[in-house]
Amino acid sequence: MTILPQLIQSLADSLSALGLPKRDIKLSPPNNPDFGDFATNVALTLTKDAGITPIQIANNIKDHLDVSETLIEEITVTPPGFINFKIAPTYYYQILSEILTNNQFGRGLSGKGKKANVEFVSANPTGPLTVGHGRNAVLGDTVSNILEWHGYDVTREYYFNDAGRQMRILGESVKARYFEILGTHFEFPEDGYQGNYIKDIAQTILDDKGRDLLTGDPIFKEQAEKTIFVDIKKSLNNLGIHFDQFTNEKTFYENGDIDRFLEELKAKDLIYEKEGATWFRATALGKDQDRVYIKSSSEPTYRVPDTAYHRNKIARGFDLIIDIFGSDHTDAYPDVLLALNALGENTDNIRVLIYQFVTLLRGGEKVKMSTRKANFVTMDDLVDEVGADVVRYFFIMRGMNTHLNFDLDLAVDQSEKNPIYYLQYAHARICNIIKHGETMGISTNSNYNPTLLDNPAEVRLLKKLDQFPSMVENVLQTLEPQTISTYLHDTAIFFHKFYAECRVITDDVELTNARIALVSATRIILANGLGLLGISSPEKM
RNA sequence: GCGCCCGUAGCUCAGCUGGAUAGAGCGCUUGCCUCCGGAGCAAGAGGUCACAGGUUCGAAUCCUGUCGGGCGUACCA
Repeated sequence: MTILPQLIQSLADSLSALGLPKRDIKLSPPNNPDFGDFATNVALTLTKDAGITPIQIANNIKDHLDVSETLIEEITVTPPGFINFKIAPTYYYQILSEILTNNQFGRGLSGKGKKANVEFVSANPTGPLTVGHGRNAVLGDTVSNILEWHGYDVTREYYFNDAGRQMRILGESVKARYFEILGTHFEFPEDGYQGNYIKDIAQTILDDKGRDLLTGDPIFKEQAEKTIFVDIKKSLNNLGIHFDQFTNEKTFYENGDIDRFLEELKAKDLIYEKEGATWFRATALGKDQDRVYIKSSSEPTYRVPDTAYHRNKIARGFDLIIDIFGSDHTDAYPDVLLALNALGENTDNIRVLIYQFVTLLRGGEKVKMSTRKANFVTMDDLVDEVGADVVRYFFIMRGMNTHLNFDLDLAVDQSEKNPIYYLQYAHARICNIIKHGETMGISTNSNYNPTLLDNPAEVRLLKKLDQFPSMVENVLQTLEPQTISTYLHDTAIFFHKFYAECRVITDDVELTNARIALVSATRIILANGLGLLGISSPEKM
């Protein structure tokens, strides 16, 4: 049982006993551990209403606190009015035992019985997965892991469109290369795809289908899409990412969903014709400008299928719908939500995660990536060079709002010093200790005396392990996975320092048993945390 | 012009639902393996948290403005 909720409840009770107004009580470990294990500022927030000094309020609250004396060792009030709690070691010993008996320690239940949908990557099959897609892919998969950890049944979904203009140009590009190989004059599309993979696809078609294909043959586009999708899936697989569902935009034209919702909007007078195009009357719903739904060329804009698609996701009964978009979508998705609301759909369960683009640098120079101009670095090349764990950690260790710079040369040069190894090394070290212990005839068991763990380095590590459940619960709310990597890094620091200071396996059997228990628990936390990030926990490196 | 995001150590970035002395990695200086893995540990140098106001008992964190950068602002997706 975690102590935090108990303490918060006690504080709330004390507040109401004193007739003080309710407050959202925040309890967090102070920077300076001398103050205690947890501190709260409630008294400071009440100073205005109460009319007495925060110190007095704090003391009043403290006097009315009803807490277990076996778990709380000491409560102090310090200026300007913090209430500090020192938790008894007994509590931490209890946590240690919980971790060892439940290797899913900290697993949440808030998503139990609920379904979530996470849509990410969703790159149209016009070329290989590039480093530019990396942040999206890793973010989406990690968020999915976090939801699953809390009990959600997650559908990882990839949405694509194989009918648009870009796909047509792709087909034209392949066709041009096919005839080029044959020596027939055929003009390469002005804005065609220039990558070598186009030539490879053309060659494959030539090998399979011979030299007699006509210019109108659909094989060019079809083969290109097929080949590229296989390639993309393979690249994702290299990162440990698997999708449960691929949804084609075409579906919503074919099943009538799009016609249906357009009719509904028309019935609400939210659709009108102007200058040969069909418009969505967004201004009637508070927006600055109306939006084109169907171009004068009679092609719908992306908003139309996107709206049908999201309505479809809502209809599929998900309790939580998450979209992972790049910052170029910032202005686009509100229109979709707006239309959904106009259709009477509840969009409260939709969360849109916007990440900022990564600036790629090579030798200090900016690299502008374009799939069309074949000016890109593929995900596969990067993974081959530095490994999937390094790639995943790089993309997840920073907040999604960060405009981060990624120097390709440095990434390769410094991959051996990547901070991920610090975490994995801690895990490997522990495995080695345990293995070493086994050869000495020592095994992890429940017969250990936790009170022997009184070295400051041991206590500090134990306290860090205790924070895992609240940390991971917080991440479920914020959906900011970098918090996990920060936490794991801290945990690894405390472990490595402990390791340097305390020898685990010694002649002292009692102490050895206790320390084996501590490192075993640390290993479980590290492995679970790394698992959430989709990163391996090697037993040796 | 307008909207969203960012500006923290030489570099890459944590910290941001306000709290007590602003952190990490890399790079730099210097120590530490007879002993569970040195991919580690210990010590040091390095800061106007872009700038200016404001709110507050308290601001890197919230508000306003300025400067600088990214992305949008399409009958592209």
